[in-house]
Amino acid sequence: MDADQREAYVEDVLSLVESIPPGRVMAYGQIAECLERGGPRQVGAVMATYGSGVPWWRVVRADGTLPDCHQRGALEHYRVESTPLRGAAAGESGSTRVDMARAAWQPVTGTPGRP
DNA sequence: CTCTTGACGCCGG
DNA sequence: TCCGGCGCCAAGA
Repeated sequence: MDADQREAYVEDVLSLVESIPPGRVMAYGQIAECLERGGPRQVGAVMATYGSGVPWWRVVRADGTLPDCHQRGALEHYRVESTPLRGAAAGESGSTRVDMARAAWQPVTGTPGRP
């Protein structure tokens, strides 16, 4: 990958992350799939480097679990944005995680699941 | 040019 | 439901 391509990829990733509305989240693999470029790890690498300027807490793992580094700050944002949670934070049993079934967001498609 | 590493994902126990 | 291992893609040393 040339520097220009990486830069473009980074721009696309950041743009997509910023397009995620409050209360919704997107998985790394989903972002990669939507961009049809690289893979989950590449998205993670981009976020680790340039994620400081975007709502990084709206980006979670496919399972809805939060990356080890983000659990602290993300929870605060989720509480403010009313993001659907599962686990201790939601009064359920288990570790705190995002309810992907309800919080998953897809651009264009809109909101697939969400009664 | 090769080896290691990483904000990941999926399958099996 | 929780834990561990293997696979993927690309960048950095």
